[in-house]
Amino acid sequence: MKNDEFLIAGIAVDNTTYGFDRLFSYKVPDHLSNVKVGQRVLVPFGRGDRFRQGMILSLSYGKEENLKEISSLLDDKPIFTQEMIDTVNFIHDRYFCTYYDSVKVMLPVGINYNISTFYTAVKVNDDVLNSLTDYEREIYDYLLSENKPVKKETILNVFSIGENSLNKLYRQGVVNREDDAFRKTKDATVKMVSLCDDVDINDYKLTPKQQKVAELLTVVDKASVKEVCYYTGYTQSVTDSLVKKKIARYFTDEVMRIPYTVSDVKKDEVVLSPSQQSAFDNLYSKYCDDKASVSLLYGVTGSGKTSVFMKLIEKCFNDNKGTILMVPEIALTPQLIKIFTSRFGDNVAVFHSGLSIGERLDEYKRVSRGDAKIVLGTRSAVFAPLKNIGLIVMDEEQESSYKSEQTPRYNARDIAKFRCYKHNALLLLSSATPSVESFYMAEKGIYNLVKLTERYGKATLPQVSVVDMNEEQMKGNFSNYSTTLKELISSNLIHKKQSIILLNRRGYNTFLSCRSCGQVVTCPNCSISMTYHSANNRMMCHYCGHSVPYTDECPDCHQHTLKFSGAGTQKAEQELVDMFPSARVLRMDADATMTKSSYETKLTAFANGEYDILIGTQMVAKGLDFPNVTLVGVINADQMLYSDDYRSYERAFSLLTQVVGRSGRGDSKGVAVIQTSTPENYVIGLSAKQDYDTFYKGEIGVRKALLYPPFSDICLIGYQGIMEGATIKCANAFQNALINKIKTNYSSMPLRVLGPSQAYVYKVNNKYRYKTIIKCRNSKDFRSVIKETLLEFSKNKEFKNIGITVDINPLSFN
DNA sequence: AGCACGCCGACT
DNA sequence: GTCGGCGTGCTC
Repeated sequence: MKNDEFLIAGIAVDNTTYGFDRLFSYKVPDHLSNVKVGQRVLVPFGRGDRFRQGMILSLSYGKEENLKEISSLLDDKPIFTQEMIDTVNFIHDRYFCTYYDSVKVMLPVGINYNISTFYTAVKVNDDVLNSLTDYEREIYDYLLSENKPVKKETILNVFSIGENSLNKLYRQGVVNREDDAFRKTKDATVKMVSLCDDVDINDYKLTPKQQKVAELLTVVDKASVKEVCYYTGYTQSVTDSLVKKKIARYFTDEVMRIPYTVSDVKKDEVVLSPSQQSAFDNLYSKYCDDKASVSLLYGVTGSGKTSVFMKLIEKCFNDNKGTILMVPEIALTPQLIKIFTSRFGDNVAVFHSGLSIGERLDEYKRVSRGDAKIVLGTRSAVFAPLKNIGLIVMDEEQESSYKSEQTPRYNARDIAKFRCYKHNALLLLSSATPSVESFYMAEKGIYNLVKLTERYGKATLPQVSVVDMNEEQMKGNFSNYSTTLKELISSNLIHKKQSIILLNRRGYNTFLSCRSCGQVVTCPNCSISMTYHSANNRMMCHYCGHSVPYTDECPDCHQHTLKFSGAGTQKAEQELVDMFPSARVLRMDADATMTKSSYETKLTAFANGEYDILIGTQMVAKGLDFPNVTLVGVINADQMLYSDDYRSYERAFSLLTQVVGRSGRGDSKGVAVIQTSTPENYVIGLSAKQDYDTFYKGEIGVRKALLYPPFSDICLIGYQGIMEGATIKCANAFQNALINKIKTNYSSMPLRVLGPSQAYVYKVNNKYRYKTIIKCRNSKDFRSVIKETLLEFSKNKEFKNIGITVDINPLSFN
């Protein structure tokens, strides 16, 4: 540093838009000269110097003129390590979001600050007061009587006025304005007491009660005031007088909201079968060599992949390194949580959507401090603030829940890869039906492939029959259940065995159509048919949440002739109840008014044998192990096969294989029935045989021929706007601008552009949606062209009301 | 996105 | 004259 230079912080500022976002330079004032990268701060921003929160991402010396200064610190210590800041930058330049969006996605919600504006009355002379309107005078008098800063929202509510009136008062100098930052969730603290340093209690003359307390504090060093009162039976006044005499002092300690009871931690060895052991040995050698690498653990359903990575996690834990274990949906894996907490006690932190915001914050802090070294959670667990990561495991790596559908539209697999690279750690992808992309990488030798080909213990694969529903209909059976499936359910009921019935969500919702005019009831805001929900007797839109009470009056022709069509889970359940009146049926689907915890309760009830039949959508295919289930029925396999994008076969294969694999996990042999009207489709036959290898060979051929991942990346650009014409115009303009840039600057870049075209659901929330699909390489050059075009369009006044989103390798083309 | 500044119409 | 309407441009 030269003499005339000073410390400058590069700060990611909250609430910027992509169009003008950057790292903003602020001068570090002298009294804050020991700030560190990774600390959050409050800075004045914009013309009005209103406060914004931000995070310091870089520090350097310079002599730039006219910089504003950092106002204050929000964290007394950095909350991000340098590696986490590297991850912030990684997300920023890969997913087209602002710097602070990237910071925010890595933090638990509870840790974020809310900036609120407060107003106070200023003492002014009568001339000024008399110039106010009556209404303004009223507001002024109100603030004067409050005699303390009043939150903006409160004033607006009390007087039902707009913000402009307050701004006017402020400009007149009648009221004062200040911004303050508040945490949504407070740290939970407890009042502690301890003796002051260098105090010998014999030097003082104390009352008997004070003596007792002082003795206690000599022994225990420190205790909460509550504890002191509890053990001595005295009140707080005794400690109060000790503090007054400067013998003891009060301070606050943070407490955790989740009380951890370290109950009988299991120390017994994980027992592995010979094939599991050799898989483990292979993975362990990868873990040990100090290079970052990716391994794919591919094991058939029921082969015991969990035990393998459990042992690996144990090794990592014993090396005092951190582990992240990601699962697709935590509400469906209570068993896994139980296994881990019973083995590792409070060294496990669970990032659980069922936790309150405060609890999540506490879990985050336990990890941040190094108190918990094993993190178990869903997608966002990949951002766990571990300081020294040795291993990241992604269970069921092909699951779509690892991809975020909100900005930043990240894929947890890519973040995991990046963090493992930074920590020289092992990334372990685990699956019975790996994504085609991952298996391809393994085949090419870029990932290390480890196979488990046999089921653990006595369990064998279920016997699967495929039933052609066309034939059933020709025989006069128009119900959801084939004769075969009906008979098997009936026999299971007699033998006190459990059954699982899988319905596909798509096309299985109950919609309403008019018998007079033939119209289907659609959402007024979206181009989607409304579905009927019996739980609240309303018709609802799944896209925007719009709902109206059910009536039989057609909104179009006003005849009272609305009628249900389609077969929802509710209808399929009804049929089941009609067929087997004595059966105890449990229905589960994502739309039912179910909370996360009720999934768990219901699944546990099913596991305990309180129900005979579990019927529902995707969720029934995953989660708990039910040893008593010997029959799995798939009502209609077709809808999942023939949806709209290149991944539908992969998803259908994975779902069918998983659900079929649910049958016969215990001692009894299982059976499964797949009902379809296209029995000749090879995906159905292969998932019945659980033949991933043949499926993969077919699928990779298709991907190569049609240039889909892993042979290309897919970039989906979405345009949303209220005015359809402008939206189309914007889509065309954007696409052309992009193509022109690529042609002039990167003429050799391989590229195929499709579109613009209407999105499948072309209107959501009154916004028209169009899209461009680009097959490309997700390279630095490609991303920089996208970024450049996005910035250009954010400055374009003509299209300022059109939203443009970019999603690289999206889940679907919607 | 906000927010402030500035340049024009309708009001006591 | 002046209040406040919205159009315009900037954010370290």
